[in-house]
Amino acid sequence: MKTLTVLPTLCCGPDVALLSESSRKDLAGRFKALADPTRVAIVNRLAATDECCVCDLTGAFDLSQPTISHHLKLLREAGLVEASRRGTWAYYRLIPEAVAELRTALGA
Amino acid sequence: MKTLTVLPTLCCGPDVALLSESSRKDLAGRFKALADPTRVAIVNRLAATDECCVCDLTGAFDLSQPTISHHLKLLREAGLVEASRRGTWAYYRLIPEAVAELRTALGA
DNA sequence: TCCTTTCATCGATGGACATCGATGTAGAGC
DNA sequence: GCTCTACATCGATGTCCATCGATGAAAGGA
Repeated sequence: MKTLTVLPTLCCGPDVALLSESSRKDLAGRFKALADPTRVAIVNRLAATDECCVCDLTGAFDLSQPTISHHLKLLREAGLVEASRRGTWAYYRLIPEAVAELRTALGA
Repeated sequence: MKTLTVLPTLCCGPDVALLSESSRKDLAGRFKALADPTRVAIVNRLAATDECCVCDLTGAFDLSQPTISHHLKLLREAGLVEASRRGTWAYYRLIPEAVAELRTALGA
């Protein structure tokens, strides 16, 4: 959905530049994708299991299936996660580069 | 407000553990503090100028003074920023350790 | 073909949030 | 004392969001 452009450094370095308005919106949007305990847990789980289907997540989080699907959509739109359908199942993976960019934005 | 406990690693390493519910809430709360373009810009500005008073921020962001004060309060409660009053002015500084913890939570 | 399973989408609802004007508070100066 | 300035807080408002039940779409099996 969104292209994974390289984000400028945010803070903590000696060479911090002021962000443009689009960069601020972009960064805030990505952080917003992680601003929910359920989505943090999903990302955490995907990082631990490398790949899993939606039914595993719905079983793990004590939330309804539409709610999990909603959170996965937000993570997809933020570019943090990607899905691949194989048959009836949808498998989700974490996109490590996107997380690394977010980490870079938090300082070198 | 919140103590800056060391957060476990979130992702991208080979040794990722599943987060507890409190850790997920804590992490999501900190990310929520950065889930707004204005707050990202404030953190960015504080990282660049090391310290500045509220009047500088109200002048820079085309928002009302109560709104800026509101965002600063949220950043304070998230432990990302701290304030010190000297006379009539309130000076805000970034807390680099808090940002570093967030970066650590995003991977090693 | 029909049924079941998996997942996404829709519509509604309750709660959270960003923003503002108005007001309160506290220091500095007259 | 009074006034001005710098911030914080309050109350209201409009919008966004997390959650759910109901429904739709697509694949597999009998």
